[in-house]
Amino acid sequence: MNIAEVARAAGVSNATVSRALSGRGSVSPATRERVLAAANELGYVVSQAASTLSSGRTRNVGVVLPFLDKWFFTQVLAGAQRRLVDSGYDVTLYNLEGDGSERRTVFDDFLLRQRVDAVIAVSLELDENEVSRLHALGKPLVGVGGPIPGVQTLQIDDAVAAHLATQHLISLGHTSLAHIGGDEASDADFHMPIKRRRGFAAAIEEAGLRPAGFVGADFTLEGGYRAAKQILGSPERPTAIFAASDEMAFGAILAARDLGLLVPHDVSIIGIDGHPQAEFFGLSTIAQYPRRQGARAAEILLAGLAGSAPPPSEVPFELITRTSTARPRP
Amino acid sequence: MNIAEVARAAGVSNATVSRALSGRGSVSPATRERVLAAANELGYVVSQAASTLSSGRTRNVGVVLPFLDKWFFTQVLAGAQRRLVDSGYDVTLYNLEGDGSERRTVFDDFLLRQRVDAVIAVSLELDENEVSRLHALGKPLVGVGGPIPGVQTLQIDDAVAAHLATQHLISLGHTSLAHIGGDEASDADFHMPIKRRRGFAAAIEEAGLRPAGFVGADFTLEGGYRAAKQILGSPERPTAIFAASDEMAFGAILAARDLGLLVPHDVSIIGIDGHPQAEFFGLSTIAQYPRRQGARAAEILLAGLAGSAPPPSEVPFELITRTSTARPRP
DNA sequence: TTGAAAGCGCTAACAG
DNA sequence: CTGTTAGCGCTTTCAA
Repeated sequence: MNIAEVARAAGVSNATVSRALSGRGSVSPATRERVLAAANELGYVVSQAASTLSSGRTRNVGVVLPFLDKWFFTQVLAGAQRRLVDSGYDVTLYNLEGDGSERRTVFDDFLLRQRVDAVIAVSLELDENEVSRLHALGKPLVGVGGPIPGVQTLQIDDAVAAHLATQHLISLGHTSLAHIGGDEASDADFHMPIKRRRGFAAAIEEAGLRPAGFVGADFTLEGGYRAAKQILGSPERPTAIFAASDEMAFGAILAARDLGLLVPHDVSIIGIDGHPQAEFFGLSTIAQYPRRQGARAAEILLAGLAGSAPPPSEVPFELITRTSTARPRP
Repeated sequence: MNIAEVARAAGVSNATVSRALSGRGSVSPATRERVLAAANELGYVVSQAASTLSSGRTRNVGVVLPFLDKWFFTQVLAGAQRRLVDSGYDVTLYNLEGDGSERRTVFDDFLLRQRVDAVIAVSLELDENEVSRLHALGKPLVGVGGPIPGVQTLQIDDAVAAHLATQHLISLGHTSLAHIGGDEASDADFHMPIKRRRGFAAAIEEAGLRPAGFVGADFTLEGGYRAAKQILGSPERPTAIFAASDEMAFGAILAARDLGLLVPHDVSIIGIDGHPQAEFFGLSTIAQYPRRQGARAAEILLAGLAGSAPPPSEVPFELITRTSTARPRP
């Protein structure tokens, strides 16, 4: 089943079928109708390979991400995929987790095979070589959640978000605030934990306070739990904890409970993310919307591919207060 | 940069370059060496589109799944992707979540564009039309975690796994066991909850016991929490709960705590999955290994594409006992 | 083992 | 608006 058969059935040329089906070039309504009917009748679907070879367009977007087992990443992926599939694009997944060899393969081989029209890079911290590889593709490229030199990136302002979270605690009257942030490993891989730490520090300082503690963790529930145990077990127990992610904040809530502390009366806890389980835990948080970020990234690419102006790209986040934060006990 | 330039640089024909680079057909070691050097030198990478058009092979596998925000699915995806990328295959993601229109598009359009050499279908319950569409592709197809009529599927035996979990509780001496399984919605979408419920019922019956309760939930933490609250709040409180998933079991553990019950002394709790957080919660569970399931599915496809015999496809699972299960209080 | 050459199926100038 | 035609870049017979 190829374009020629459809052409024959519709009594037109291959070119006209191509035009009618792709929407590129003009075809009279009547002819279009006939072509569509014939294609439908025959169950014809265009061969991507042939189309790509001839046009240079793949109708395929690559999404590169560092892990698949974190809520944020899968949300971005889902949001992007949804938007792209709606516009007729495939999504090819490049998961960088694992040893470095995977990374090399992706950058040295896969991305170069002219398999994609554009790339979405999620939370990637790339070395110079990788960045230049990406640029060398000469394809639209947008980042989500991690800055890539010279590439438009969608991400919340981590420092501001952290500042907002901390501010919320301070405005409730807390003066003894601790922070659970990234550990050495996550600091090395991502800028985000460092920025959030800075936002925390800035808010503390502006309020004329001094931080009551910092413990690094690995952005998991268990890591947050351990960190909180450490923080809350100290003699000078702080009355509030700002965790750099919701998952760690969940851990902190569980730790507080295990220590016999009441949240929020003995200790207020806030996170960042807007994780679906935050509601269950009653966690106040700075919600970001990774799904929308992914969708937005897709829209920017789509606009780029269509040659139209990119949509605005502010990345919203907002404070959501629940029952995990309150005034400190007098 | 195309094959001809490499051919010229290496002083051979296009055909020889193709053979040397693809490994198909014989090339003398010396020539191969020269071709590889030239290709490397020039930074040549084959054009997928041209290769596909000419050979009919896409080096691309489609993975179709119902959600992206469940641990099980992303693990399968990651495992499959990893294995495939190692063999030079791309993975194109088809996420069916959302309204039915997405589904239609995927089955009516995307999968038919000859974009994939094979398909992995994860936890899909397909209607007849979808199944026939898939079969009509004439491509290797393997399912993971959900049976598709006429398709080789990798999945644990849910009834046996549930039986094992229940048996574990019974062998500890529990005689009053409740089950948290799927609610109407999940029962409608998947067979799995029903099979696990049957395994539970069978084990109970074999032991000459009567089930002490069943509550349906939605396979989330919160759902498990609510269900457990209901179960544990009843006057005839059971001493053990078998939850159909680890996430729901986590919820049950939290519910027990909130009710002032000690796990495992007042109530033993077991799940199914082997979720990474199970260790943190001390949850006994039937661990399955979705990542391996994904990898194994990829291997089966790869074998199919290579025309070799498929690897064995038992799907292992095992009881992992932690601190959430113990003998009932005397 | 190697080369020549015929496609694979579609798109996009170009001409009409 | 529509048809003709020349590729797109690679793989694969077929011959040598």
